[in-house]
Amino acid sequence: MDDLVALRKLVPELDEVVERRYSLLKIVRNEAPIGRRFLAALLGSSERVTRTELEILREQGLIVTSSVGVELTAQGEQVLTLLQNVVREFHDIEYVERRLEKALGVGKMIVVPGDLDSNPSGKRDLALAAARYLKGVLREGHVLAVSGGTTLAKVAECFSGQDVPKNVTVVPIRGGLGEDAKIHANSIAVTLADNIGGSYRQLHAPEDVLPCYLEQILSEPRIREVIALGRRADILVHGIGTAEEMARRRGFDDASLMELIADGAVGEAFGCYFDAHGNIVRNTTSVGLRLEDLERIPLVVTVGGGHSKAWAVMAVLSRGYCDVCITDEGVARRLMSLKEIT
Amino acid sequence: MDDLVALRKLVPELDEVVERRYSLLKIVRNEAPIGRRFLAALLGSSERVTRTELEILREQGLIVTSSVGVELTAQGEQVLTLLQNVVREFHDIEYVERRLEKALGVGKMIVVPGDLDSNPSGKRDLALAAARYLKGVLREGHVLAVSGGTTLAKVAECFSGQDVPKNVTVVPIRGGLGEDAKIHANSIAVTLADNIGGSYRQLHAPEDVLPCYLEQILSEPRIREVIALGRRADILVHGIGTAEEMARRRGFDDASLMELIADGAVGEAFGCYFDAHGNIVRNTTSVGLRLEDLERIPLVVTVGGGHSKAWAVMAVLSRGYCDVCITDEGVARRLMSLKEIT
DNA sequence: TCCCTCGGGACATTATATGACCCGCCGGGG
DNA sequence: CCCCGGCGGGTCATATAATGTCCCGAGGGA
Repeated sequence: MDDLVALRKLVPELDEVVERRYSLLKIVRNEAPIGRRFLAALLGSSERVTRTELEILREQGLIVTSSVGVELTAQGEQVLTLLQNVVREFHDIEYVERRLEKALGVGKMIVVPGDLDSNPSGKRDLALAAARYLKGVLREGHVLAVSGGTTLAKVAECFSGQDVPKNVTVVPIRGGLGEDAKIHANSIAVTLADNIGGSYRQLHAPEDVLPCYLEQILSEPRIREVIALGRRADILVHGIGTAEEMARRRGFDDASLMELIADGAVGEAFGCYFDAHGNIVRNTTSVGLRLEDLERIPLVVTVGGGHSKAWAVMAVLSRGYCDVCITDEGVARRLMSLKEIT
Repeated sequence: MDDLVALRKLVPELDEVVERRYSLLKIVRNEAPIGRRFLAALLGSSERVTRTELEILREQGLIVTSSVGVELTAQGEQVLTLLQNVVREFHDIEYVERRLEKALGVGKMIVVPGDLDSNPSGKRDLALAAARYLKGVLREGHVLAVSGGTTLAKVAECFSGQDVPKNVTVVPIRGGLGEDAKIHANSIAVTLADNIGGSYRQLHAPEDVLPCYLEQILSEPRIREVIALGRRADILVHGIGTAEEMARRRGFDDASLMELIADGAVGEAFGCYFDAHGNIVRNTTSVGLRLEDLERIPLVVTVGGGHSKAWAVMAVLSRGYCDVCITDEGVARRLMSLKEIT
């Protein structure tokens, strides 16, 4: 039993206060400058009580209010960073991590407080955690393979150039998908490589092609080469999606989507749709790394949060290819209950 | 900046809550079983608010209430122990220690949260701190010299037999004084030796004698021997008194007392009365160690708390004989302001 | 046995937090 | 340019929680 535990025993009402103010600060950090009324709506509490909290935090010098709204001070940023440890302890996250590692057979679970679905500001924390972890394992000359998705885009952003080994090559494992170019694996590779001062490759191909063209595309030397490089990556970091979200992004019509869901698809990764047991229920003919390629990669890191992705995470993890899973509390708690862990 | 600092920034109202409940628990520990009304009086707050606090703490399992009053649970004891670290941090005690070490030229300051004058329950904390420190420095075969006083008596009580080097000899440095035999150096030596499984000597003499008899008493072989042993002690731990309190204990009448005070006497130790600069303004012809004997003792530990003793502590410390000073926050804060430290 | 203090219940009263609505200000867009 | 929407901040009635006050039956010690 340590200091914080004793403190919580002495002041039980501390928990909810910390909860409220912590998420408030987190929202302020990510949405700044933000107005009081809007903030209240995001927090799900009334305007007046939000205001009281803001007054307290302003007196403490954690935030400043101006005519444009509320913003964090430098001290507020610092405090917020430190608070993550506190909240981890309040939520018993270490325990959750250890239990899930055992129950899911994953080498390492990293759980970030919060739930991306209920508070999207947490995406930055998740991304920071991923970036911090990756920085710890990257070595000089490594090949780092990356997937696409909003989460990975944020991870790439969060890499700072400090303390990063040189000569890292970042290689995308998928072609383009949908419209938003910023979340393609290609752009992510660029951003990440820039941020760590490494080099990158590009996979100039659509993500999903008609089967008849697949072979032709794969025979293209520059594409083959990039895919081959991805296969012998030292580290692979990939996102995770719910089946529904990814299907929509791929432009499924309602009928196909319903069929997919009916087949039990809950999660998606690498162009494969998984059911809750980790079985592949649908496969796309895609340009890029395949699931079976993961086996050869020494370190596979899965990143994703938001409780709606819990099934997806479980499906992907149960394939057994994932070495490190970085997720949020929303997912972790749901996994706990799915696995009937107390 | 660490976790607790961030937490306090986030929840500023935490300070007073911790303050209230911490001192409540401390009183409960030392006065248990204690009634709600009495407790309220000691805390200086109303009965009703005390009751609310008690209800919260009982729900947390830190205390139990029965028909005899309030008591700590085992968990409550544990939490209370851990809370001392928290309170130390809340009160910035490390900083105070470092500053006072420099300002007073003392090798080591150990400051315990609280003020013995306003809350006597803290005496146990002070004694525990002293006991813990002494246990850390005692070595096999050491001679440990002890003075008298209520504080030292508590220190002796607080020694547990665990992890204590053997063959320690405890020797009193003063004869008997006043009526209450439990706080004589002699009894303290006995208690302490018993608790650490060592041996003890006794100084069978009054503390204060008429000058004409002094030489005769000092020539008594068994007394000379004990005093000689005290002079070559490895460690000396002694208490500290206000001039007024000690004079009263020695039976001064009002006139003599006023004269003493008029001479600037503020503190007492070893039968000497000091003024605020550490000058000796009065000396008693006493049986036992003299001030000048301290110079030869490698480690002199001074123990005393309660803000009324601040002048006394400063006087004794300014003699330069003290290597380690164990005191409470009441003294420390007053010393800070006397020395104009911010 | 009596009596004193214990914890706990009850309730009017007060302090505090909240809801609701207002204002003047500022900046961006028409 | 001006207008308008969102901004922070003030105000005050009201809801909610904390507190003061008094009481009760129980249990332990003289």
